[in-house]
Amino acid sequence: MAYWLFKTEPDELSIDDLAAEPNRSFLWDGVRNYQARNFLRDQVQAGDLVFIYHSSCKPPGIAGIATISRAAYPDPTQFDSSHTYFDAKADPQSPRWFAVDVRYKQKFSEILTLDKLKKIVTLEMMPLVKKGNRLSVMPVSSDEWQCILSLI
DNA sequence: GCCAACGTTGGC
DNA sequence: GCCAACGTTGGC
Repeated sequence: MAYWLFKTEPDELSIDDLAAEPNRSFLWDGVRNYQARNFLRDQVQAGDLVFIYHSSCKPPGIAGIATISRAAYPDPTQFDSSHTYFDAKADPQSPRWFAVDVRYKQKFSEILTLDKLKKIVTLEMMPLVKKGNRLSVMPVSSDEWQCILSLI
């Protein structure tokens, strides 16, 4: 069982959206970065736990936890020409982009802000806290996971 | 809205 | 294969 952090814009999909339907599996689509794609496709497994990070909002930070309810499968939006995430170069025989399913687990009583996370020495190796980092799917070590839980 | 960081594209 | 131009991310 591994730990992850996924970024999402809460306007698109937030921890509250997940919490509103706690038994539903939500499609985690739209990952269009190869490094993030490789993590999703090759390493994320059903049962893994994920910090849900809200980005492009005020304040940015970790909002809660979800569980991976289905491992990687081809992201259907890449083949949908009416969709924002459509990719004309994606081939159904050899999909380029992958999605997973997630299910609600926990909402934090308050957002664990990026500002706060940046001040924690144990977390300084996380891509999340590094300037200019744009990785939207990243692994979290067991130490980092425990450290973040202790901050709630 | 600005802009730094950085990933992708495409001409050569 | 290089690299300039361009587009996107995401904090501020």
